[in-house]
Amino acid sequence: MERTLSTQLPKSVGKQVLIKGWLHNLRELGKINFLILRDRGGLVQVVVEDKKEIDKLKGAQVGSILTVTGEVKSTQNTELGVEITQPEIEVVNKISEVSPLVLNKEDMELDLDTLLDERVIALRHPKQQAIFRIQQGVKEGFRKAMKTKEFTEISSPKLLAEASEGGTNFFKVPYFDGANVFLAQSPQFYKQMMVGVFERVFEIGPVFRAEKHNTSRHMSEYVSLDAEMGFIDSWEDILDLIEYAIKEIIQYVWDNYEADLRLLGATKPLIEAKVPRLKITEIHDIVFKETGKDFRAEPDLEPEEERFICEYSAKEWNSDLVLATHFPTKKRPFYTYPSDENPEETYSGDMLFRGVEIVTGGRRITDYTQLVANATKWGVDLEKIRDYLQAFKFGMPAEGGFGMGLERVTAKIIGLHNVKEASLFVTDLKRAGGTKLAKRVINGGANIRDAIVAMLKEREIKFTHMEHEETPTSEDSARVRGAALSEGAKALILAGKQSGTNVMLVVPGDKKADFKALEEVVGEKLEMEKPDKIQQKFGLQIGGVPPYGNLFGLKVYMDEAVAANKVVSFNCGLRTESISMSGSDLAETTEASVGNFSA
RNA sequence: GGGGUGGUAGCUCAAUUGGUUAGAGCACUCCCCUGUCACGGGAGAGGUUGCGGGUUCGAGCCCCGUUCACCCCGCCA
Repeated sequence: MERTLSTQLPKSVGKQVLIKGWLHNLRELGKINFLILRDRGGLVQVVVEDKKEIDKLKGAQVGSILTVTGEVKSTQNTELGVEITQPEIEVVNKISEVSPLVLNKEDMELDLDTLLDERVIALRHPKQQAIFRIQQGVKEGFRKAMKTKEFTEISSPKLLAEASEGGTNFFKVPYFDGANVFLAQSPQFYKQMMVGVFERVFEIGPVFRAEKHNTSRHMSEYVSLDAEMGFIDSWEDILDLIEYAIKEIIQYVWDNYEADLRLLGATKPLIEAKVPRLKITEIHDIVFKETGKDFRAEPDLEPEEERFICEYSAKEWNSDLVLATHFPTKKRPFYTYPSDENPEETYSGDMLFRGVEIVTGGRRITDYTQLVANATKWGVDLEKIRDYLQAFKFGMPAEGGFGMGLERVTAKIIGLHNVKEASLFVTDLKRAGGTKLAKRVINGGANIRDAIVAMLKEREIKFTHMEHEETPTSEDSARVRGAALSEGAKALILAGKQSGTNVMLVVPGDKKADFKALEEVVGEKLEMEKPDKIQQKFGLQIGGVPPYGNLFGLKVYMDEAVAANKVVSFNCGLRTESISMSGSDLAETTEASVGNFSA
């Protein structure tokens, strides 16, 4: 018999059917029992009266895979309007282990951390599924809106040779030896370039942001709904487009995902024919007038103001949407079009929805000369954005566009408290691809020494380990080891001046570190990390720092002279103990990038 | 990076002023139950109170350290 999906059962009343799915719940009343089976369409009730059949389910926990054949009977008792009777049950995959989460109650009531730790299981709960069907609807609605306006869908690259716009930080991909490759933090440049090809383009794709924010509305990876449009008459065409897109999305979701919205208790957003549009300065004024809180000196909106103006708008203008416009020039990237009336302001707008920014957009500078001048003023290396500039050099119409955060829109439509609930598998400061990041940072000199010795033994690498008097400097070490200064390996912990990221540089004892050479590789200015920070972060004292930064989370760069040495010696975490081994083994086991880093 | 709150059973939470055997609901096991739908009733199992120190006759509770989480801020979509 062919499988029938739960949703198709109302069409098969009176017939024998075969259904397949997961055991979702079992309510045993004695002589009559109700088995709830879950398939991709939803839940089906199976009425089990035969004791032989119910006994087959002994020891089968929620999640067991079942096939059931039986007769479809119409009933008032289920939402579906039908149920299966006279069943014959087969347990295809019996699951004996009890689910860590309770999936068959109305709500799970979990801590966010538990929800994300047990994500794979949690997603089986009907309400969790509903979130992601609605999210599908957001994407469908966006795509439909863009198609209606004759936009072409593109897929821009996510591994980029250079940073696409300043501001936010990029994830660097170390794979490409020496070359700077980053994960895309936005399709910005690509969608603009494609305006020179298709006039109107949009994209639904992931973006990556290496920002150290830890809030309920940020993630390191999220899905961006992007659009860019050429031949605009005015920058307000962009605001109109943003408004059109979000309204279409909301309408589409409410037209097609009503059951899911109802399950989650989502309330339809208040939407007026025209979304209120307010300049940043006007919002500051309203906030000041209404609350007495004075943010008028602030160039940007405070999250508190975003929340307030949305509440105010809902009350006063019956709109959950507010467009905040005219962000200050200095807060926006170099390609943002400055206002003709006031060059301190830009033709840009953010869509605020229920207290959170969900869209940023605006008009772009399209005049080649002006764009080059602005990029220069912002300190952007023109060579690195050559392709981008070519698109303007050879003809770009007046254009603009926007980016919208998928998870934020989903969360706000439903009323979720945290965007992470609207992401299948979260990547943020604490997890990657949903998996919690284990902090395997080894702390303290003795622990680090133990880790080094254990690792060398495990890999059967030849080394000698000696104890000696305390040697805070390379000279002291060379003297007690009775070896040349050049044999010593100095391990320095450096910090990026912008990012604060620590890296390790290993140079010979008789040479000086060449910061400039390393700065070129890592792409930012470096300084020596402060001794108290080193103590605090790694539990190490200056002079005791071993070259094994990889064991405590640091990328290691090694001067070629160290790697070439037949024998290198270093203090292995403590000032009173040294290890000697070959330079090539050291380079290999520290997973170091070797180069000319000494002078 | 800064501020706040918290960590007790698989999950969500109690536990009076520091007091003797750390409780409840859900989940789990067994028994009863013919229309449940968050089924109901009965019985049971389940704990190194995040970790390490300290104060005390006595610590889930007080102190110090540490770690993890959540919320808010900075930044942003």
